[in-house]
Amino acid sequence: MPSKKYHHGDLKNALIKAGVEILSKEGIDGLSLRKVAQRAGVSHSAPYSHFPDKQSLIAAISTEGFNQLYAELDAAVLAYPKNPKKQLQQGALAYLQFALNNIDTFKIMFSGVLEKEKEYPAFVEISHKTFRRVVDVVKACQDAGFLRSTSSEMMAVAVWGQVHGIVSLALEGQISHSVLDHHAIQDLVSFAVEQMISS
Amino acid sequence: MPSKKYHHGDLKNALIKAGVEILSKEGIDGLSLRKVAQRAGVSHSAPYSHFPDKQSLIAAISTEGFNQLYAELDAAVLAYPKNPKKQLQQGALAYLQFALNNIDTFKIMFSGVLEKEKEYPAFVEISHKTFRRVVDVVKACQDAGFLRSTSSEMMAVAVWGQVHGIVSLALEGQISHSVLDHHAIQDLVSFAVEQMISS
DNA sequence: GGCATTATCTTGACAGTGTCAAGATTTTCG
DNA sequence: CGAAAATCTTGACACTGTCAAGATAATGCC
Repeated sequence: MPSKKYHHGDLKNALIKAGVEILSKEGIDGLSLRKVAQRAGVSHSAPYSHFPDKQSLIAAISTEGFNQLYAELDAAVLAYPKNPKKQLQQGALAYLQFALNNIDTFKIMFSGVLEKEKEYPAFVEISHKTFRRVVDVVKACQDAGFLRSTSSEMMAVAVWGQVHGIVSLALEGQISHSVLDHHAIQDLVSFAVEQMISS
Repeated sequence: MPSKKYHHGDLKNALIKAGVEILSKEGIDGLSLRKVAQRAGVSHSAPYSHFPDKQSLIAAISTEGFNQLYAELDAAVLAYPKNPKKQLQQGALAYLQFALNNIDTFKIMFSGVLEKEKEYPAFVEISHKTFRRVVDVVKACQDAGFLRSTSSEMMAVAVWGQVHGIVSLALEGQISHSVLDHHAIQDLVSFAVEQMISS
């Protein structure tokens, strides 16, 4: 039960929410503990009652983001219960859409939360859960003959990497104008996925 | 001619070098303008004679990194002048190797240098040059029948995205242990590339 | 219900940061 | 040689993450 009723009510979640808001309004560079605290209406070091350091708050924001990503991914897949090919296609587009709708949250999710510390088990868990969801879809595609029947896990890494790579490059502005003038990012992602399933 | 002989000699490049060293020894979080200045043996705001702000130094470091990446990529491709398939395979592995050998430089290269400012034309140039190199290899593969003959540029985005995605996920620790226990990262990249060329 | 314990929050401080202004020093060049 | 420009230093400012000490409120035990 993480909600009580002392001074603030539910400061921990309020801080996460404030962090997400700052992230979407001012970007990663605008995210400071003190601003988060101010936006939540508490003093500058109140967050230390709930997070040992800034990295820990970032981990919590990232975990929240991953939960949302998983939910949207799952919804996209569940929309086509008997069509693995569509699951893969729409899952990839959902991944892209989440990134576009939550640019800086997406970036911070993949900005070194996992790197050193095993301190964030909730993050590790949702990350693994997401990967396993990809494996499931890949397996369904393999059973249906849309993907080669080699190691599902390797194939899942390839699929996730393919989508993640294009999305990341796009967010970084690395996709050349000579390409973007002719194709929307959605087209690039869809093309790459199509490339994978038409073996 | 960027080298003169006033106070320091060639401070601009010395700062870039100092930045790369700090990056490889202390990581991204350890990179501060003041530490870079100190390591170069100048006062804390000497860098402002050569870079308008920190982001500009990061852009210079990133540009340097991209130049090196291009060189290694090009060398890997040139090693197999008449074998497009090998060019693609070895190019992908060279990309991975560069990332592993220069982890934080690689990360900073793809950490928002291009995002807003068109202030860094040298960075944009080497970035585009690299992409065009990928397009060339893709074209050669298409001519040789190893890749589908649709838009070379879209295909190049797919190829780059595929390799970049797996490498990025690996650097972030996002590749599940259940996969890494059985396969080296090199295997994952090679598998994904193999997947693309065996149409 | 009262009270000690604990959780939560505030205040104040510290070192480190990016950045700017003013000035000193050196190089360059007419 | 001397003026102008480039380069570097010193000092300052606001902002940051973090910690220590204390205030305040909620919890649970008697």
